[in-house]
Amino acid sequence: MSGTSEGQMERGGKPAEVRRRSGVGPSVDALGQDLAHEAWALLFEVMHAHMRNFPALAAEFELSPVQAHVVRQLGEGPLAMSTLATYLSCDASNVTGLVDRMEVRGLVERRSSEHDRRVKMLVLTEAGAALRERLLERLAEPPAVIANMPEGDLKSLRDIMRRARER
Amino acid sequence: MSGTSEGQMERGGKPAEVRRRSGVGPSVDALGQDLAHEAWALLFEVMHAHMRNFPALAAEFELSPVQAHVVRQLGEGPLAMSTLATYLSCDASNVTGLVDRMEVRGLVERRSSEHDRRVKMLVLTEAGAALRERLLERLAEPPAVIANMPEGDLKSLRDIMRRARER
DNA sequence: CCTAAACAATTGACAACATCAACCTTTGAT
DNA sequence: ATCAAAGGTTGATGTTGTCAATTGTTTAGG
Repeated sequence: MSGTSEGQMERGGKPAEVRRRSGVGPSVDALGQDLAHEAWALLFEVMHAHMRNFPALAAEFELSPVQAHVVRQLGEGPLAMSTLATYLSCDASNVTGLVDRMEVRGLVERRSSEHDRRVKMLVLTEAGAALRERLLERLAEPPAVIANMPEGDLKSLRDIMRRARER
Repeated sequence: MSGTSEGQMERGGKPAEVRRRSGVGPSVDALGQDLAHEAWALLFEVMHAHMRNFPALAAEFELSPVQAHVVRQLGEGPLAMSTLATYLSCDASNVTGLVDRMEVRGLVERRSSEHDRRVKMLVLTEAGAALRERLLERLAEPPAVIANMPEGDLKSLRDIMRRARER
């Protein structure tokens, strides 16, 4: 959509995290970037297969990928359609049809908000909640790459990711 | 923004079920499983957050997500349509239209195989290869979660993933 | 109070993506 | 030579996505 040339400005410039050691050869910035690049490339490579497997996983529950995502998100409680659209980063008009189909299948329910009658809140039906339970269980199963990791690696990985999410 | 009051409840509470181990009981197996589950859950979350904006990333190059994936896969050399279908885990008939559109845009070329005239090999055009170059560069940019990691975490992550890949 | 702007959801038109079934050509085996 | 199997295309159909326009409901201003 927007220009084809400015894509990397924001991302690349952001880590103003200047880890400034005393001048040792090449800028530590560049070194840190290389490190991040390599770690990211590896992570991407290792996880790629499993991410692409998601459609098939959703299909185990006769859900499309997006529907699975909705079921997953909808567990906490009622969500407005527009909020869901934001979560899915898609147009609101898209959510209408999406929810239509899921409603037909008895997974979710539209419920008018009392405070604001423009808003329709989405809730999982009982069947939807049951499905969600099974889905989450299935999603929680770590793939072989993870399951086969030595305990030390698992601990480190967990801690690293915990820290990362709090940032 | 969202009319409701919830949305952030779950994020902190997810690993709650994992926590119950304090004393003697659980075998190392069970502990390892819980650990793997938690590490996987965290990793899954991070990767999914990244996958969510893959469409937007592809759009920076005026590519659909699938097209971006094709451009990426097609770098190594000529690929038969059926092979591509396998890579994409989709039906062969789907690839026809996909490639049609990309061919119209001058990104790829169908080339008949000499050994087997049923087969059509796909190659990137020069423009396609150039686009791929830029795309790969963009894909290599680590997302904020990675870019903001302290150097120690990055090193550990890199090493863990290196080991994982070799398994 | 009344009107205008803003917002939530829907509708309709349209494109990409996905599947299935049917088809044509080519290949390879019998 | 025949026939089954494989590679690719076509056609029908459904889901997902966008955008533009519409309906109904707040909310703000005059």
